[in-house]
Amino acid sequence: MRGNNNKIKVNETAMRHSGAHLLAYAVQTLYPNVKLAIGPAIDDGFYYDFDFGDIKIQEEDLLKIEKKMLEIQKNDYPFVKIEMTIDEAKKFLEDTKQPYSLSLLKDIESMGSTNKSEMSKDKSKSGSDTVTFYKTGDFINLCKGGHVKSLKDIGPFKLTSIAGAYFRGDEKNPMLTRIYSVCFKDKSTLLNYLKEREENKNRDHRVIGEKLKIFMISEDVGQGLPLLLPNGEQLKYLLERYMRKIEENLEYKYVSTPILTNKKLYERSGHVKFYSEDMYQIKDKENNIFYVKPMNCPHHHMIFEKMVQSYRQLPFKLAEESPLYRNERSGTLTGLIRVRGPITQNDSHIYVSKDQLKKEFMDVLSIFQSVYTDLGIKNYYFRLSLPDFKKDKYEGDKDMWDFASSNIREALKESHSEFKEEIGEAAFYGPKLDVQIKNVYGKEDSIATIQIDILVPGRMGLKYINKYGKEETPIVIHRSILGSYERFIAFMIEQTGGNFPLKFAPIQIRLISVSDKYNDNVIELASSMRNLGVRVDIDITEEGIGKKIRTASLEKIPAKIVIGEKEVLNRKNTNEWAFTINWREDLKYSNNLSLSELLDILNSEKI
RNA sequence: GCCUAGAUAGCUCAGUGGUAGAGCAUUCCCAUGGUAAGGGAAAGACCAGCGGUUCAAGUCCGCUUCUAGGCUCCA
Repeated sequence: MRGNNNKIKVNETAMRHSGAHLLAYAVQTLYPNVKLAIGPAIDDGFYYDFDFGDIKIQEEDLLKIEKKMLEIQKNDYPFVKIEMTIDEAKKFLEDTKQPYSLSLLKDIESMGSTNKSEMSKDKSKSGSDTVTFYKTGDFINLCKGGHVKSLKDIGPFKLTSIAGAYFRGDEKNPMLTRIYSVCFKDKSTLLNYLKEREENKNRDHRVIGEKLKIFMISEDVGQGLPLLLPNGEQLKYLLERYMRKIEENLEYKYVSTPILTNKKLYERSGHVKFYSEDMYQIKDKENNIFYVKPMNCPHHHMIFEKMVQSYRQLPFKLAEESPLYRNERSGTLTGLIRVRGPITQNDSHIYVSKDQLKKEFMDVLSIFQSVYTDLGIKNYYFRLSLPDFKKDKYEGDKDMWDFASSNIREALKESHSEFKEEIGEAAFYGPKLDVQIKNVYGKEDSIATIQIDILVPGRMGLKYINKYGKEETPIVIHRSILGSYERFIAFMIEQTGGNFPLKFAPIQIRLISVSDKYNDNVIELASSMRNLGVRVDIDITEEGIGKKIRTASLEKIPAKIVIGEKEVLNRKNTNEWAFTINWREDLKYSNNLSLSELLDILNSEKI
């Protein structure tokens, strides 16, 4: 079975990569002076990077290019391999004026590949003497290969967008024009994919966040600085309470530290060196420099220093909910997911001795698993992020790095967690485990993280006395189960489409009066329910009931209760409220309940 | 930050150089009702900001701010 799937995947990759050739062919036909860069297959299609020189390509040009592609495809040219020596290739690319291909050719000549990871894998690998080109009709392109037989084997495609992209992803290189396309085996798959993509827009946390009045962004307040509205703040408060209860049961100690910090602290921790670009700086009247804190760790280290003297106090677990601010590049800011602040992290630092590392790491893993199960979060995976020692970002003792990395790897294996290893993604102070999730558009984000810090505690001179009476430096586990509360709200919105579980719904019940005769009953009932800890609001406007139900449904309120003559009479007779409850479609509770039965349900869902 | 698009009423959007529009929301009036939009009226917009072209600019041009997608995928 599996082998079969792989085969399909390989075929799709070949088909999509061939599609990229077809795109380049069409573009070169329409714009003869275009310079070609690269054109790989991607998850749902392909792209190609071009340098159009002074010509500006716009969205409407895509239709024209697409038309040309279909026209060329009709000729059904085969993909023909042409082998050249490096010198022949050089001459050909110089003659046809293709500087980007020439630059790639140089890498092939010296390292045998253009692929960065392949190049770094084996430094001893020598360059190659020959290269391959592929010819389709009269389009010839430097290419490693991996194509379908001929143009007709390329499935239905649709050019989707134009974007800027640096040559080989490097800001120092020129900005090229990237044309994206989706491409699938058959038309129905393509149409379904496009339809799904369109529907996903309705799950976008920014769309629902606006509709459900969860957050807003004000131009005057500034970019990347979202404001939580009452519903958003309620959600955040509930999540905080939920996590804090779990953590306090596990003996995490909550602390509170200032948002401003003297430069001295970050010099001691090394953050000035690695992060000064990413921190907001403030100068006071006396010319002292302060930073707005982008992370809590150094503050917590100060608390450790004050409070811990002995190994008997380990593991020592500090936790904090504190707003952080980071100086992000403006182009990367998105709704609640990527912001400048506030980033209220569900943050904790666990100080351990070497022999405690694995167990504590596993304990954190099990919190992840239980919390995510409880919150209904699926489709996540663990990424073990390891250092790439060729980059100068990584400092410290290589043995310690290996010790930490192998401890995490063993912990993951022992807890039967599936994970993927990634070189070069580690923090500057140690290896880490990231929890990756895909957003509604299929783009991957880190939702949470566990990081091992083998560097900063030593650099800051943190010490405890071990059982032999000697000084020892603790290892720190930085961990965040929910990431930041604001970002987590965004994930929660996208996962639930705004249908929050009863437990977390900002408003759980809406009471609706049939007419203003019953407004007083509604007000009285609401107030007694609030006293019992139910989050309830009322609709006593002079609208029809149909309208009020519709409004509450659009606001995705879990339960709607209409109060009129029937309810009031029943209460007079039996001395208890009983109602017909209109539950949100995803909630499967009984529709006819007495007040006490309803309260039982709500109590079982209490945080 | 860089590339490509955008920005019109609180919200969603129409308006290709000639008197600023619609629906929803809001306010008021009528209707006092039983489970997804009852009826009517009014009010609401320096068309993101600044500058330019033109007899005339929401519309064309430039800059600024903000928003969206992209800047990892390797011949």
